[in-house]
Amino acid sequence: MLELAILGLLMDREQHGYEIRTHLRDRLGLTGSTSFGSIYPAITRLEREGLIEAVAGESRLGSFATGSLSGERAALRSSRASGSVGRRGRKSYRITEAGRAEFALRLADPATIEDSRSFSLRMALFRFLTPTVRVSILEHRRVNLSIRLREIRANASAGDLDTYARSVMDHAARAVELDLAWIDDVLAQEKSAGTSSAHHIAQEAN
Amino acid sequence: MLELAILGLLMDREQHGYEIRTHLRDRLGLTGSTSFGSIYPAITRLEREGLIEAVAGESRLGSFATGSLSGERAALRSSRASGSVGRRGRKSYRITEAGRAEFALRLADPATIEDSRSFSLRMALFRFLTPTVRVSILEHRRVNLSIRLREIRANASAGDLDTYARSVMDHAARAVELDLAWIDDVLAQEKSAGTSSAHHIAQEAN
DNA sequence: ATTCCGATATATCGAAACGATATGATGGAC
DNA sequence: GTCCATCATATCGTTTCGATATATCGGAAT
Repeated sequence: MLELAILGLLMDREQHGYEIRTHLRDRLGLTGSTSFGSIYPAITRLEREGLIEAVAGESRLGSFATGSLSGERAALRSSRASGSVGRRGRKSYRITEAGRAEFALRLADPATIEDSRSFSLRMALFRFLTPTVRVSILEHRRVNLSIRLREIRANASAGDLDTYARSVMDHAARAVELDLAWIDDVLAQEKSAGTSSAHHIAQEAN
Repeated sequence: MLELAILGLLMDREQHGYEIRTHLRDRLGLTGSTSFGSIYPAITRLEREGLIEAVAGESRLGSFATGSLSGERAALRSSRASGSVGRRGRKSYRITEAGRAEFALRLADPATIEDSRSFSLRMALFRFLTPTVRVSILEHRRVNLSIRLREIRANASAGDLDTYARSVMDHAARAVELDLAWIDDVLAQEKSAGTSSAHHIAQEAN
């Protein structure tokens, strides 16, 4: 799941580990900022599989081998105003062609969209999917949530729970209801866009 | 975290692994049913630490019903050694005195109530805590959620996100708002109960 | 009646993710 | 001029996940 997220992030631009961490939280909505103990191993795996590659250059801390960095240093110093991070031992990574192919494959794979995290991730990457696949994922998720909601409600009412445990279950139900409302909202937008525009239909025909 | 949940479940009655799994979901609100690959190792750890103990008891499974616990283990050992998996019976677990003490310690420990899962778990086990600790946990959580909400809103508005990514962030914000409303609700109940009843105050005075 | 299936039940294994910790650079505050 | 927060990478032991294997039980379909 993390690998998919990282690939998705690198689809836009090359990034380094630290940057990926914040983007995971701020752009893909992965709650509670994923730890470096997950990120760096995931990057290593992806690199080993040839799905991403390290971008050569600007290594001052991480590698003690290079000597040719004076030009880079000056360039980075002057470009600080654009919001780019300073010249540290950063290693940036870029997605490869194989990585792009693999990303498309994994993103559309309906295997594990059960849990809330991986669904949210896919939703954040929806622009890389065709309208049909989007709708299919949304409807699949909708069914899952409906079932889950019924289960929670059954247990919350029938159970011999104390006040607090019941409160937790009630809140869980409300959270699922919020998710359902969200899905329905996106689904409605998706369908209105699909019928009102020939562009999407053309996109679908490839 | 799982260990705390299991201890909490066993505070009420002795249970076996499969039962724990469903209770985790239906009584403690742990979403997406925790896998056996987590539960059984956790049980083993707790048993090794002397916090829980296996109860020699009735096995539902067929001809095995009369076997003692040690007999069960011997049977399992020998059949495993001979290359096939032996009969399995139900093994119930009971919390020990040491387990009860450890449970109280871990439950009140404010170390990691950052994430949503462990907070929900603690809330479901609130009846084992004093009103003061309850309020303290709620307020701590409230602060965390407020900060998180501000971060999400900042990123959702300032970001160069596409429609879908923004939708994810907006939904994340609404989810946090729902959490906050929940906390406030419980907090209000907690406080009104604390002022209107001498019973709770007396409980606190030990 | 028998067969087949879904739920109950325990267990293990490799892989993935977490959480803590170490280390050092950089930039700004005081 | 030192001190601290943030930026940045890395590793380590532990926990959790996900898939898979095995076997029993009760009920429904054939």
